[in-house]
Amino acid sequence: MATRDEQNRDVSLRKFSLDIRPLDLDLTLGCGQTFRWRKLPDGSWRGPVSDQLVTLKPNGKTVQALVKPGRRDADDLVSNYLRADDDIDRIQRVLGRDKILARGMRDVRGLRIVKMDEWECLVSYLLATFANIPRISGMVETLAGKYGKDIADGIKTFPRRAQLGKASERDLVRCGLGYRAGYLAELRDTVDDRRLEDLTRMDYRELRGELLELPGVGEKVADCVSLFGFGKLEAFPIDVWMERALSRLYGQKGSYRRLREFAGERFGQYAGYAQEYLYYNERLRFPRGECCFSDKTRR
DNA sequence: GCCCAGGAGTGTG
DNA sequence: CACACTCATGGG
Repeated sequence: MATRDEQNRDVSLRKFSLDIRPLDLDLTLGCGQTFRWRKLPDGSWRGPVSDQLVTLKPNGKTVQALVKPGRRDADDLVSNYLRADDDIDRIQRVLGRDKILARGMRDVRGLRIVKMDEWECLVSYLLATFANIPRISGMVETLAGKYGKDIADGIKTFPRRAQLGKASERDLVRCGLGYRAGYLAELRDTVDDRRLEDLTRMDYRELRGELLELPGVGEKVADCVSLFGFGKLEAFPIDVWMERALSRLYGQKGSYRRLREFAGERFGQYAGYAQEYLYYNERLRFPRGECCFSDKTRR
């Protein structure tokens, strides 16, 4: 029987150091922006990046990465995923002009926005509607388990559009997707790879408009996909937690449009980072309820 | 059992 | 524009 840290002992794995600073794996991979990473008992994190299973382990001020050998660009793959080029000092300097934000920001300098695969991000946040994070995680894993390709140690890739093509809507309902199954089936039949490719060349404003045309994609999902899938740092997704944070800290209430315009003016080009800081802080205030970030190892 | 969730779609005032 | 209602379900 394979133990779950078997990969860590496998001498055939390639090991390299990632010098991305600041970087806090617990904050970045456990804060709810991405759904497939798991924290292992030894404190490292394991998850799939594209078709590559990656294990990341804090090592002093850097991070040690373990991957299967053979893929020479794994370093770039992971660096891109963790947005190594984001200048956190600059981002926090700009956002820190907001004194309300500045207060809690310093404690989470290692929280980085991730750059997910566009398709995986789009589907994940389509499923995320009206569900909590553990459940989103469960739906994504069920989909991967049924329709993804095996990578290693029972971990599967996130299924591409063509792989989901084998599933009927009824099959998708059986994955526990509920009413989301219909949206996913429709999305799968609407968005092909060329369309996704086109979207990568658009600016945020145009991209957002195009995403809103997709079935099951409203303003919140469009902003999450813009931010975490297409790397548009000016996007500012607003869910129930963000409504609470904006109300509590800034006295701002109202429609999505109104709140988004407030955030755009207040936080500008790095609104996405501001959103993650506020989101993290707001959820931290309510430790009861769903799993809380880093210290829970599921499954 | 009860409550809530990284909402969207549709209809109405 | 703004609301109100419905949608289906698992995890806390």
